[in-house]
Amino acid sequence: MGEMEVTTCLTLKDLISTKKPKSDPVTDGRSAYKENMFDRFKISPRLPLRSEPIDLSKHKSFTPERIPVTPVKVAERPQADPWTPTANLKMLISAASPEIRDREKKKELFRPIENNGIEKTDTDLQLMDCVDDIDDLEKRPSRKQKSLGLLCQKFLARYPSYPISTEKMTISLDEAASSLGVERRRIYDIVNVLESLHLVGRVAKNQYCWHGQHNLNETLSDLQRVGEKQNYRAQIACFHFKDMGMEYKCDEQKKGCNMDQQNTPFIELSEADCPSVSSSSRKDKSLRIMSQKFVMLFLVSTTKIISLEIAAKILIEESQDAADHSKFKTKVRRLYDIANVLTSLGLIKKVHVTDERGRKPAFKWIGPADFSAGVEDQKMEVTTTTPSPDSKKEACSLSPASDRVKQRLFRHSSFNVVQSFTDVKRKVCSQPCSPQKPQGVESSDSYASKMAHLATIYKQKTEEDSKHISSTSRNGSTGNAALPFSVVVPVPVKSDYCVQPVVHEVPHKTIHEPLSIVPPSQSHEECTNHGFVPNQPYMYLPSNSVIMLCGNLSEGKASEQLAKSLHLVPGSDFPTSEESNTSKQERPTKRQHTGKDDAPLSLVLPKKSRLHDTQSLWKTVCKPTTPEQLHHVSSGKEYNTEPGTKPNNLGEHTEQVGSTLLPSDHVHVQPAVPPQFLYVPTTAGLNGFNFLVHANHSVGLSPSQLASLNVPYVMVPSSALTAFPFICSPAVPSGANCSSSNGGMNFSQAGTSSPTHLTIGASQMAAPRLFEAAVDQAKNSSPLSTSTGSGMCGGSKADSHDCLSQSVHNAKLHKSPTPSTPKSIRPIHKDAFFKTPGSLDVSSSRKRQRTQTRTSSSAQRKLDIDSSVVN
DNA sequence: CAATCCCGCCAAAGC
DNA sequence: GCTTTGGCGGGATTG
Repeated sequence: MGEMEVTTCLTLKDLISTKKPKSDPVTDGRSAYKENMFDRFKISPRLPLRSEPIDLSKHKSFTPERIPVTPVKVAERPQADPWTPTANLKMLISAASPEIRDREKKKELFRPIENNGIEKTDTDLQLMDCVDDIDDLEKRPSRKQKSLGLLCQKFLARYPSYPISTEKMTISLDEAASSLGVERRRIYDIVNVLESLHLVGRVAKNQYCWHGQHNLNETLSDLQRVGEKQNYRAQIACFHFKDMGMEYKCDEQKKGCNMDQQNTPFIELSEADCPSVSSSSRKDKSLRIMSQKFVMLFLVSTTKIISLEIAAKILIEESQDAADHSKFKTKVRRLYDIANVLTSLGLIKKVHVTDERGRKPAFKWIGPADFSAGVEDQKMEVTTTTPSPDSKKEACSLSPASDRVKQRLFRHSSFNVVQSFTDVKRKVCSQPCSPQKPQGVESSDSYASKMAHLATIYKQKTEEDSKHISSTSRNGSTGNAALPFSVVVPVPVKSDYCVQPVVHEVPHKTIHEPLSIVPPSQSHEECTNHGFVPNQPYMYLPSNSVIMLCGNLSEGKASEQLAKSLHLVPGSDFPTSEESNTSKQERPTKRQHTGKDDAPLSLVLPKKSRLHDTQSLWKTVCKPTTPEQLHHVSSGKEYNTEPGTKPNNLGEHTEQVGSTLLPSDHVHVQPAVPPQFLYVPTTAGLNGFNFLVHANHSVGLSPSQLASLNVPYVMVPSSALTAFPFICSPAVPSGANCSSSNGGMNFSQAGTSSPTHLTIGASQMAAPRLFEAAVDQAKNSSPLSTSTGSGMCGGSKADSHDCLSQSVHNAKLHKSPTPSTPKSIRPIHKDAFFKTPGSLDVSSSRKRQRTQTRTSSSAQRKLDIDSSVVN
C-alpha cells in the first residue's frame, strides 16, 4: 500500500515539478517559489488535493521513533501503527511551536501544506481538500510555517534526544531535506548549529551522525570555559556600558581578554560516537563558530540574557573590527538563524530588553547552566529518551534511577517532607545562580546582579520609563541574582489590600517576559495570558523575604509589623485595574533596594478607596525578582496559548506540563479555610531553602496537606513566627470565576539552571480540554474558558494523583527554567511524540539530486510529520 | 518602520 | 566538471 502511494506521490511530484531548471528560473514562474512545495501547488493547484489522501495513508507505514534505526531503515520497515486522529493531533501539536500554534489558530487554520496546522484532523484534511486548492491560491503558507525554527523542530523530532549509545543514527542531508520538504540549504543551517553543540557530527559528505544530547552538557561546559577565557563577560559588560552611553573602558577590557584565539577554534567533541570527520578543516564554518560563540555569551553571562545587538557586535569585532552596518545586519541575520535553532532546542528563548533606546530583541538562556555537577544529572530532557513510559513519569531530574524510587515514595505523605526537601536541596545546590561561580564568589556582586536583573525586568515592563531603568541597570550588569526559591501565590480577589507589584504590569496584549503580579483587575485576557485565572490575583514572593500569608489575621497588626520590617509603600501607587496597564510608578519600589540581598520589601498597604473594583483589593509583599523567577509566572501565558494541547499530551508526558500543577483535589490551600502560610526565604538562614509553612496552626498542615503541598517546608511554632514580618491576606474570596472550589496549587521547580519556583494557585485552573476547545479559546478570548486552561495548570488535570510526581518530573526537566513553558516542553515532546519518520522518499532520498529534494511535496511533509506522531 | 529571517544565488571546498 | 557546503544579503513578512 505504502509503496503504491509513494509511487503515486512521486508521479505527482514529477508532474508538478520536476527538477527546477536552475538555468531558467524565470520560466519556472518565479525563482523564489521553486523550492517551495506549496508554491508549486499554486502552479498546479489540483494536484495537491489528490495527494493529500494518499499521504495520510502513507503514515501507517512509519515506525515508531524509538527504534534505534536510521531514518532510512525505518522508512523501509512497514509500520503498522494505526493512524488515529488523536495521534495526529498530538503530533501536530507537538510539532508546532507554541507561538506558531497560537498565531495559526487565529489566522491560518487551513494551510494545506504544513504540519503545524494543529487544528486539522484527518477528517478535516479530507474535507478541506476541496478547499485547499482555492486556499492555496490565496493563502500561502505563513512565513512562520517555513521558519527555520519550526523546521528545526521537525528535524529534531526525528531523532531521540538521548539515543541509546548503541544506536547510531545517521543523518542523510538529502533525506532530511526531502522528508522535511525543504531545500538542503536549510538543513545545513540547522545541522551546522547542531554540530556546533555536538548534537550531531559530521561523518562524511552528506552524512551526519546523531549524537543527541548526551554530551550536551559537556559541550556547554567546554563552551563556557572557552567563553570565560575569551572574557566574553567583560565584553558584554563593555557593550552594556556603551549602550548606556557610558564610556567604559571597553578597550582595556577587551585587551585584557585573551583574544589570542582570534578565531575560536571549533570545539571538537571528544566523544566519537561516529568517526567524526574533523570539521575544523573547513575554513569558515562561520555559522558553527558563530553559534558556539553565541552560546558562549550566554554561558558566561550572568544574566543569561544576551541581546542580539550585543552578540552581533561582539561577534563582529572578533572577526574583524570592520563593523560596518551591512556586516552588522548580516550578522544579525545569522544570529537569528542560530537563535531559531537554539530555541528549537530549548536552550534559549526570545525575550526583550529595554533600555534607554527602547526595546531590543534578546535571547535568554534557558538551558542547563550548571556544569559543575554531574553531567548526567544535567540532561535537559530526561524523559524524551526514556524508553519506558514508567520511567518517563517517574524519572527524576537529578538521578533518574535512585530518585525514581524516591519519587514514588514521595507520593506518600510520610515521605514527602523528607524526600522533597532532600530533592530540592540537591537541586538547589546544583543550581547556583551562575554556573561558573560558586556562591561565595558571586555573593560579592550578587546585589549588583540582582539589580541588573531588575533593571532588565523593569525595562521590559515599562518601556516608557527608560531613564529610570537605565539608572538602575547601571548598578551592575554582571551579577546573577537567581534566588533559590520564589513563590507565586494567588491573592484573594476580595482582599482589603492591594498588591504593590514589584514589576510593572505588562500592558494588555503586550507579552513581556517576566511578570510578577497579575492584578485581579486585569482583563481576563491578560490574566489568562499569563496562565492565571482571570480575576485571580497572584503575587510573587521573592525568596529573600519572609512572608506570612494568613487568612483571618488581624490585618492591622500584620500590616504594622510588616511596615516596620519591610519597606512600606503607600497604597496610592498601586495600580488599580485601570492603572495596571499603565502604571509605571513602581520606581520607588525598585529603588529602594539599595542594600544587600536583604533588600527591603515593598508593601502596599490597604489601598485607597479609589479602587472602584473590589477585586483589586489585595495586598502582597514583593521584592524584586530575577527575570528567571518572574519568568516562571510569565510562562503561564505561553502555556496558555495552547491549553488544549496539554491534556492530550499529559497522559504520556506528564513530566512536562502537568508537573506544575497540582490538582485541586489535592490542594489543601483552600480558600474556604483561610490559608496561612509562612514563606521562609533562603536568607532566613535555612540552608538556602525556602519553606512554606502553614502558619495558621503552629504545626500547620495535616499530613495529607503536606503531602499534597509537596513542597519543602518546615513546621515552625507560631511563637517563632513572631520574629518575622508577615502579611495577612484575607480569606480567599468565594468564587474566583474559575473552578472556585479548589485552591489550586502549582508547584513547579525550575530547571537546574534557574532558581526553583513555587507557584501556588488559589484556584484550580486545570481543566481538561479538548483541543478544539483550546483553539476556540484562542480565538475568542472567553474569559472563563480561557481561565480553565490558563497557565501551567494546563496539563494538571490529566492526573491529579500524579501531581507530586509531576512536579518532580518537572523539576527534573530542569533544562528550562520555565517548566511550564511550552517551549521548554517542546523538546521533550519531540522524542516522545515523534517517531522516526518513515521515509516515503526512500528511493528518492538516495538520489542526491536537489531536484528531488525540492520536489518533495507538501503532502509528503505532512506525512512525515504525521508519521512521527504515532504512538 | 523595525524586527525577523526566508530564499536561493553563487562561490569555495571537495572529489 | 560536478557536487557539496554554506556565506551572504536582498527583500518579503510580521509586528
